[in-house]
Amino acid sequence: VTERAASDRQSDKSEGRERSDGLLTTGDMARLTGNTLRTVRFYEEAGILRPDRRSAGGHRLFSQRERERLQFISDMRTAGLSLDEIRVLLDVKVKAENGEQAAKAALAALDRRITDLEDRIAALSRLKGELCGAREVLRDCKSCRNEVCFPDSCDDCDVMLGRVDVPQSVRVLWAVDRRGRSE
Amino acid sequence: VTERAASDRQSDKSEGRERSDGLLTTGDMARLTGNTLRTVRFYEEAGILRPDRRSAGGHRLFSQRERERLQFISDMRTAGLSLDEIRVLLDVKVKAENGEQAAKAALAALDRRITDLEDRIAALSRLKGELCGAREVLRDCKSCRNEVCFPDSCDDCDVMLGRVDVPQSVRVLWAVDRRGRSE
DNA sequence: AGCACCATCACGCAGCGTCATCGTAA
DNA sequence: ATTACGATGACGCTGCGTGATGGTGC
Repeated sequence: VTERAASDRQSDKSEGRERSDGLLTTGDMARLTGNTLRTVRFYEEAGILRPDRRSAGGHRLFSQRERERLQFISDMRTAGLSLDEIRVLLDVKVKAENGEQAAKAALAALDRRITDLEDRIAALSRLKGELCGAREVLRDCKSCRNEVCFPDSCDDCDVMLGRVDVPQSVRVLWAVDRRGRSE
Repeated sequence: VTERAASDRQSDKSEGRERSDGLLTTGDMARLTGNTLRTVRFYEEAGILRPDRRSAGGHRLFSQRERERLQFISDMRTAGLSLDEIRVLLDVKVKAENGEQAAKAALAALDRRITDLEDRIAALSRLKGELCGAREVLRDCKSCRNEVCFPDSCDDCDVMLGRVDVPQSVRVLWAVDRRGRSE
């Protein structure tokens, strides 16, 4: 009976011995790229990863090249691409007739991804700004001594009223709670 | 019979007339925050949004405050938070005993979110760097005239060999395709 | 009475997480 | 023979998309 079932998680527990033939097991792939076994297998099923061969007992064996491919996939995932979009990128060279075509297509795809990234970075930066603003305001709240008015009268507190620009996030976080009645 | 079923998408088609009582319909909420009807309803079902009341016919009616709340939720979603994490943020003030506690808890939560955002921004920036590097290399490939060696010998091309640091992404995108044999 | 709007099921999908059970590797 | 590791289902989850069908608002 399996008591606690290992849970497939792959932490970076230093160096496990290397194979003589230079091939990588599913676990190696997972560890080296920060994924789980499940993810590696899922990517194979999805058709964007493929083991070089299988061992006699059916264990997957990957080439180093496939490891780089997995790393690329992971990077693109964290960049927010779907597996479909990644597939397109990976197929650019295969589907192109000649070198110029391939390079053109790849450049176009890359450009789209880059401006896309820029947009997302900008969005996140704006958000960070908002949250930092919120932090500023709440710092003053921490030293607020008007204990009497706490939950319900914060809106009328001098800490808020003194501000010219109370960020939306503070307005929401610090809103008076009129919910939960009438139930 | 419904021919093309409107598909729930809510585009910003300028100003729809405002209600006399200042309340907002589900559609208003969606339009004003860039979400879909489905999303608004889903958020209510998830318990993080709540209509002020319902109309006689069962239509949801939201307050302006609830609109700000939805905006906050959307922002946090684009920041990458799960609905659960957002719920925690929104409950900080409600669950706190007094003002100092609430402010402390909110500040801690905000700090976590901010460093989190910084990490993600950094990760995306690194990725952008990689992709820009890849673009550089492929720009040279576009003007490569060694048509003869195209798909299989790019690795040995002078464009690649001349580089000191070929980005990983290029290595992957431009890898020779040894897959698709032996099937 | 008409037309845009809204509500409520209900099913589907990506991208995995999470057991459970059993076979392999060395 | 032990111990860690891998394979293969199968079901679950989040955060919605996408109809279908029928009621509402004005």
